[in-house]
Amino acid sequence: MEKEAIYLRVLNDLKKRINQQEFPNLKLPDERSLATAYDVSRSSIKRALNVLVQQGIIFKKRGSGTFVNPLYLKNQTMFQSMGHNLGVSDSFRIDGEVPAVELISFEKQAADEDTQLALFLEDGEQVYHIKRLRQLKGQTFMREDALVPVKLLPELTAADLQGSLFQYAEATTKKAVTRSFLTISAEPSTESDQEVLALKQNEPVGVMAGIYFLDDGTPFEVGTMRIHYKYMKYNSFDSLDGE
Amino acid sequence: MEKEAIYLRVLNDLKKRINQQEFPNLKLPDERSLATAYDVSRSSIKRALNVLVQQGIIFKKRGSGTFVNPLYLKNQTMFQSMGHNLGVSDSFRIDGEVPAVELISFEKQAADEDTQLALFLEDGEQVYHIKRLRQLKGQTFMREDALVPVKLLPELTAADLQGSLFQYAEATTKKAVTRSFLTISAEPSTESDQEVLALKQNEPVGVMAGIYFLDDGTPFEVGTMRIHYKYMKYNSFDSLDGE
DNA sequence: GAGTGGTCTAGACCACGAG
DNA sequence: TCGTGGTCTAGACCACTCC
Repeated sequence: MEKEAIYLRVLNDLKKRINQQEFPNLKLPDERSLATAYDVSRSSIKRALNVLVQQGIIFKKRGSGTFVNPLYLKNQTMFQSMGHNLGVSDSFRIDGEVPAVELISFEKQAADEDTQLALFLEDGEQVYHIKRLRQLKGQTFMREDALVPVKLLPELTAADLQGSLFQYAEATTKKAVTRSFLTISAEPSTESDQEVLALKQNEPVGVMAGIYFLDDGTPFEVGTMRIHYKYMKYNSFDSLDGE
Repeated sequence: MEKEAIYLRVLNDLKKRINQQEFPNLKLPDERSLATAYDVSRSSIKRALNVLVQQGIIFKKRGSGTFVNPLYLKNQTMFQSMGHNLGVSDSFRIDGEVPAVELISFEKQAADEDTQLALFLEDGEQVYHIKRLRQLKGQTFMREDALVPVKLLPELTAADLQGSLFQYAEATTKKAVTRSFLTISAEPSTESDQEVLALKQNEPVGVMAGIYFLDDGTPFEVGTMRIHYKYMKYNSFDSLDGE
């Protein structure tokens, strides 16, 4: 077991102190003082601070100092859901209700060339092809089509697909799904979209296509979700630092 | 003038080499070799590599090495706007062509309650209400509706709105717009959407609504963009690291 | 000029993966 | 065991802001 990194200890402590409004004038001590106070190197302080900058919680001004983002303290709810667009059961929860799952099909097949490339597979390796629907209050709001390498989850059964695939993977492989690369777009609904998602002809679907990675970088799933447009809400927090 | 940082030089060179497919097996040299080859410290190499990881272009596996994300080479256009969803002129560039701007209306008004909240304004403060269209090759692909505090840009004129508002702000205030909080969704097109964006009745619009911030955390703009669905491509790279 | 953050270095030791 | 990336240190010098 890897012990907690120093910069994470500093990070969490600083976050706690910020939340407790321990810096009433919104100015943090300078980096060298923090290094002395925590008895760590300035580099470790910088690393912790940079994560907080990345999360929009603080900002730095060269020559002046480091400051808490006033927006963070005044409107923390806005920051809570950010950076958490991973996983249907979390993102599409409504009133605390977790979406129901309907398994449409589940089969092993050989990975085609594109899939091999995307999932880092060798010739002849197999993937699960999983088609599912997600429902809230009896209404289907998402069609999901996913490909997952068989070798990552050799014991996967249809029953496991009634719940969260990511949670199953985390329990089984001891590695979390922590990264995703998604392309989000919109399209007119097809006839079959209209039927399954109860859409009118002029109503669109949101499309989220992408790849999900385990925390060690292993590609875990490529998939596409076609989503009833009323349920398609994607929140993003962008930052252009360090570019 | 600040000279280009070493890690940026390494970063750009590595990106170029990746784009030129100089690593056919998708594996990069190890960090220590790169440090020797570039004649810089390993820390600088790590910094450059970490930016590429953040951008989803490469991923690292401890004990194994550093690898190019196969998706990146397969579909680079997908990655172009990543981490760059700030600013229309950058995100919606096509073939290097910068979108043209058409100013529809531009007026000062009192901020209503929601706007005050979003932009952190006091009672009675004024905002610019700006409506613009964006065009590529003569075709309008976006309707933009924005609110900006007057006090941030007291000298703003209609002429300035023919170009990038963000660039104007950066030149005027000496602060860059580096952060955004966006909600992305899709809707059926309205009749006026169909007219302005040349959409058929069943074709949708993408909607991107959000707040933009200066790098010191000041809210700069709240706005909504209604986008022709074929131009709506939002790429996101999510990471739950260090949380 | 003093204070503060930004960049960079050289090297040490740790943790993980593969053979 | 070896190669690889991860973390951390101590210190140097630079660039910007403010007095």
